[in-house]
Amino acid sequence: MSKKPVQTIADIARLANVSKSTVSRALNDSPLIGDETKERIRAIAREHNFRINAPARRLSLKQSRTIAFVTHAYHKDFSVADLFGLEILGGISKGLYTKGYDMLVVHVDPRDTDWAHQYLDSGRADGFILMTSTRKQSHIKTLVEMGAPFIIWGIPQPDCGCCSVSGDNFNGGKLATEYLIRSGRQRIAFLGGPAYELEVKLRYSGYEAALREAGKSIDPKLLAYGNFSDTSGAEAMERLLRQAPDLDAVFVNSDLMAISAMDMIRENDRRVPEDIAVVGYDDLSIAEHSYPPLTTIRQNVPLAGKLLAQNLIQYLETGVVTNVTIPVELIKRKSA
Amino acid sequence: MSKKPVQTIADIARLANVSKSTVSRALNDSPLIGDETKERIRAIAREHNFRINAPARRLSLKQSRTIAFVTHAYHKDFSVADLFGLEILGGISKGLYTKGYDMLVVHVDPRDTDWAHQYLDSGRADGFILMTSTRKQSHIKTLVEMGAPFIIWGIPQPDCGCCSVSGDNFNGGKLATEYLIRSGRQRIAFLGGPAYELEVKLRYSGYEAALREAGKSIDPKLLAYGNFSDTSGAEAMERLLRQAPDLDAVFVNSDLMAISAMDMIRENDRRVPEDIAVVGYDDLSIAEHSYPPLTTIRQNVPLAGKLLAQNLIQYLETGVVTNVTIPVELIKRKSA
DNA sequence: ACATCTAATGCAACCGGTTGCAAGATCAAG
DNA sequence: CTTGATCTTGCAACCGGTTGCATTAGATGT
Repeated sequence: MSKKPVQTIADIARLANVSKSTVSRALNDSPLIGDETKERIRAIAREHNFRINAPARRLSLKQSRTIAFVTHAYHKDFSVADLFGLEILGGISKGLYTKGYDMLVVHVDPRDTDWAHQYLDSGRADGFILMTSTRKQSHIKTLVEMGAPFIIWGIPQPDCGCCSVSGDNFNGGKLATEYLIRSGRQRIAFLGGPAYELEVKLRYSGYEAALREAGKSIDPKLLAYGNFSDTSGAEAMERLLRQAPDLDAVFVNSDLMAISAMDMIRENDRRVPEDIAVVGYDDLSIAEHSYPPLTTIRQNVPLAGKLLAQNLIQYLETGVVTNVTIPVELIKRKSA
Repeated sequence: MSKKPVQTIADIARLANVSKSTVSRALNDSPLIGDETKERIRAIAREHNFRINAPARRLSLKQSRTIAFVTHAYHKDFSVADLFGLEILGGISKGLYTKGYDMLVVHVDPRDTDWAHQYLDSGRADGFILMTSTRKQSHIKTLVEMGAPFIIWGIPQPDCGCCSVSGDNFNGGKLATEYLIRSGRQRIAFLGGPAYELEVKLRYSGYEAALREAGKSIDPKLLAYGNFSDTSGAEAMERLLRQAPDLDAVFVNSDLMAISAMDMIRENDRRVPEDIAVVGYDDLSIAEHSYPPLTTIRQNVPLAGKLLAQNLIQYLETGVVTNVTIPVELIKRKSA
């Protein structure tokens, strides 16, 4: 009922008959402070539910304990293409929260070259998390050059010396293909993202490995590439259907492309999965709502988010560079 | 090539042969400073691309110029149910950015009663943006009581005295229904969200008005309600199909429920749109990827986000409470 | 020429924390 | 009973901005 004049550590110091420094140390669990004093101070703080002033703390510590999640959707708005990035936000935010970090989300103009300074120099963020769509090679180069702390989702250039978390693309490709083989499919096509991307290459290797292990050969007619967009998925599917009319299954590199591919398959009067089985990639939330519900490769998105957060913080605090790969699993639904 | 010892306004002051205060004022465009001095100082700052220190500024100003986007997905992860909230993020972030505000995204435990103090008292955020899923009545009450500045997406309680931005639910319902009537449908069902929600009531009013204007009467057999989840959409659709086997169209209160409803319709051996036309609501990015692509009511999401941002800031700075309604449009695709 | 006013600038305190260093207290050893 | 080591605590400076008030200089009025 009374006012709460207990907003600063000085207030608490007064109440506890000690100095500001002692309070600060007690709250930060410094070994310099005696145990009973420490507990007494903490009790008082708790009682008046004192919240430390973040800006002040950040000012003296010279770190913001905030990391920025970077997206490029500054001109276009968020679209389904960013869905994966959006879905990972949950895990990231949770991971940061448990480490006591705040999460900023920032939209940067892809042509802007020094957005990073904007946040770093002003002390608004300590580091960045970049998703695939943001990960233009030039950007990464700039960031490394300026010594900005960041972590990426996906496979980094071999020598880039930066942190990363990525899915197990090889096994993803292998799992999908093996499943199709096991379910009796004979002519399995590969519908990839851009052929030059490492992720895509690895998924292809998995596809190839599964086929080889099953004693099957690779038919170039069964290969097509898109750019992860829905329309490119439909186009690539159309090409496949022309090149190899006898195909009876297709492993598609993203859910979005897979859904468009299924539409295209139907337009060509083939049924999914009876005539052609389809396996997607990512297990976006739309996958279970597609028609038919999509069998797909799930990346453990919550885990990915958590690791992105944790490993970036680890890097900030200790300088340790980590590159981790997270496991992948096959989610069976109706499309294959 | 040389070091940049120009990180603080003191550095600039030295370079310009003036005092800190002058620099501060010049950068803030204070009328106290002479024009040439002001320009000279700014030139120097620009030249050394000086970035003001945010924590320091926030400390002395006692405001963070940061707003928190609140979500409840702290335990569960983001799911398709939050899609709308995610899609609106883009607009919000853009709106905040142009006003010079940062956007924090925070996940709060729905049972936590004083998460707001956590951010307000510590100076980490100046206000909050709440989406539908977060807008439990009890929460809002707590927030008003503690005098926390916030804005909600959706329709507020009449007397709540808080800012809001919402879609034009009445016209949404009317537009959808009118379109179905115009395209010759005779028995148009209404599949709503929870009947007690204001949004749902308004959409129903729109549905009713369109019907009445067309000289048609309301048949209670054509009404069913769900809770916005996909399964509830399927269930409600099943009920409708039983109650009114002759229905030939349905206006569904959300895209997610609409997609499940379409599945249910097919399971009952009816075709969409030939036998039953379906109109959804929201125009989530998944709507155009559904089968068949969903005809739906689009809320102007980017605009909504922008207004959420702007109006909250306006409230923070001037105390003006705004409640705005944004227009809505019908997006024609294949399902109706 | 002198008092007065105004516009431009500087001084110094303050925002709320952290931390190096000095100082007081306690205690065992010499 | 000193002396030095060990623990606790306080003082005061500092982090990098903002702002009330004093100060200075130039312009205006009589």
